[in-house]
Amino acid sequence: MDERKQKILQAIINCYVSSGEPIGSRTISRRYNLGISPATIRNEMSDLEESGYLEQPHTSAGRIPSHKGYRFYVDRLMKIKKLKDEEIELIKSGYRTKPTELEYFINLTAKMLSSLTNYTAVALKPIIQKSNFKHLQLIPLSKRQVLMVLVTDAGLVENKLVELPKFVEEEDLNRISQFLTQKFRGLNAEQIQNVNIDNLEREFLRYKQVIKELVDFLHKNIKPQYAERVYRGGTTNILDQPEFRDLDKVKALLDLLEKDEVISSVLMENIGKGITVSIGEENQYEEMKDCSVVTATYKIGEKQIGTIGVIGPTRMEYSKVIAVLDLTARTLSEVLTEMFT
Amino acid sequence: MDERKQKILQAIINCYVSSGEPIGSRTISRRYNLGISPATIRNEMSDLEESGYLEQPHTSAGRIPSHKGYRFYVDRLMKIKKLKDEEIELIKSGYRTKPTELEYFINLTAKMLSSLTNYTAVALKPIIQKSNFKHLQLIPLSKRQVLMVLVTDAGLVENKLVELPKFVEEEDLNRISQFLTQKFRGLNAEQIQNVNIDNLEREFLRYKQVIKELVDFLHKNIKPQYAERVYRGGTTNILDQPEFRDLDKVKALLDLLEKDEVISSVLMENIGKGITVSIGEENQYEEMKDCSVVTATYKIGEKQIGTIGVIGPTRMEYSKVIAVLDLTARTLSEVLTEMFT
DNA sequence: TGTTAGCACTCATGGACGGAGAGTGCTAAT
DNA sequence: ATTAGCACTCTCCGTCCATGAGTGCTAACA
Repeated sequence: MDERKQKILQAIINCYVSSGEPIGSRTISRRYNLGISPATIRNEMSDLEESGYLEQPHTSAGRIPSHKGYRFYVDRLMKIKKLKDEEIELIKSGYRTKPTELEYFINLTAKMLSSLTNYTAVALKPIIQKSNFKHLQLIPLSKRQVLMVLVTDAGLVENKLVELPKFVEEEDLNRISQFLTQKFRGLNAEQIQNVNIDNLEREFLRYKQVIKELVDFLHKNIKPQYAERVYRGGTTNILDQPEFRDLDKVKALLDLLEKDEVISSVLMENIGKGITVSIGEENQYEEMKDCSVVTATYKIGEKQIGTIGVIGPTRMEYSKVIAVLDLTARTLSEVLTEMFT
Repeated sequence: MDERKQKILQAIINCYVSSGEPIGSRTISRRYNLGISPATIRNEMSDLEESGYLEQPHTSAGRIPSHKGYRFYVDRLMKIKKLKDEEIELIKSGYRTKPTELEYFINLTAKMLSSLTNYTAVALKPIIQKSNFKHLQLIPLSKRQVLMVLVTDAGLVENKLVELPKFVEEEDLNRISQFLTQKFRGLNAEQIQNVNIDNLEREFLRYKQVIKELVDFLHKNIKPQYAERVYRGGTTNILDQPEFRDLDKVKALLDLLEKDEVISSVLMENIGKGITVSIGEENQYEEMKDCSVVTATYKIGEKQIGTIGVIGPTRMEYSKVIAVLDLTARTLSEVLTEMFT
């Protein structure tokens, strides 16, 4: 593709992204000073359509970018947008409060992303499987029910209800908690699978059954699983997009986005990959074939531990979204790292 | 209002709830065997409109119930629907799994309610302020950051990050945890405010600062506050309602429902009141003036500790929604009570 | 006096029609 | 290779009209 075609493609994408209407040759020649007439542009556009970068909704309409066109744009043409000072300040200042809960920041991130981009934003909380075991505490609830509180070095907390095979005194629960904490400290999800507790010290022998149950429980419940808590922002922003005027289409999409497993799997897929962009049909879900998803990974220390993302129409302001996501992920990483190390 | 008028009002509401179209006199006379002609019904309908129970969208259309009409129906005419065996079984069987987290059940409740009613459902997790302090555990995260895990007798867990005025050894954190657990055990949110720790035993004297900080923190953070975690189901069901065909209207509503504070306050308002019904303008939010909200409270033991609800158009199947909510709240109460006592 | 049949009137709905406008592709001239 | 000119296409939008559901009123009826 020669340079002139690229310029025209870029012009069309720029116009289309902001207007949402098919773009005609005259519009381009008027709005961009390319030094060529509408007729020439028409010929070039015809070529671009031929090679699949543009599409025509109907004969006498202008052209719109195809998925292939967007892909080319994202990979080759796009310059990452410089954010405005206000926008940068908005992100930074959002993270300046000292929260009492990790979730607060993740939730905040989703809200900020959506309000900065006007698209739907999603965020995953740090993934427990990617961090190391730090502390375990058993707390009695009823006769045989205990609450198992797990803490990892990234400050993640997980609460699980466990039913014990027999009643255990609170004092002994504490001792067992300390014992298990020692046993598991510093291990990651994989290493936990290999812990066994065959030779117990004397004092724990009478709780062999209970401890076995607890270790089994840990083995079962710390496996990688796609059901992380999902936080959302601006779910309804999609309703502002003219291409989603169709109620049935929008309903199908919103239904999909409501499912935690779906968001979770879309984001998990891209963890640790830096910034990713999936355009239209590249997404695995049929209902999202008119959407693009941009994701970024955040870290605690050196661990890539969570993912955030923006979901919008394929006609998305890619350069801005990428800039916002990049800065947000970096800032979030800094803040969390500061907090937990 | 005489009996015949009531019968006609009931008939109109029945028809309108299922069709969503204004109801004419002929429809009523055809579909219900009231032994009177359309003309008579017309006169009665005219009276009902006069007294504010019915409305007419335009001159040559049928009538639809007004908010006052629905209110009369809910208070006086409605018979609570008997649920089908399958529906009862569905609710019961949903709660038969043993979850490892309390949240699982609350989330499940929202999903079940929405799929049984085809409206939007919301659920609040048990409110920490309504239950009694049971256990406190401090877990070190970084030099001065500690994680405070709070557990109440209803099995609720809350995790808070606290910054300590100075570094404390893990062993001492444990001792402080035990100390505070003893101090606060059994107290409710209000009583916690009155705890003071002026005369410390000798061994804790050197942590006076730290303990003071922690107690202060508890005082500040266990206050009643409207920011409970909200769980949702079927958010998009509202899009199936013909009266919400209007994108702007639906967007305003969905935006409102996306806000946790809003749902939280709507539900908290009705905690402990059994089944409540708010119709149209009775709701405090402008955007919800075409919606009705039905809520129910669930308990753990004897404590009314959380609320669930269904949000739909004013043209709602009140009798079914109330039946479903009632059974769901009762079943959820049983299950949670069983679990935590 | 309450009920009903008959009838003229009202109003939303939806399809047909047609002009305006935007954009294209082709051809011929530059 | 580029461009001006032009005929052609197709959507969009407003207007018009027929249809039909439903009403209110009047007069007759039990």
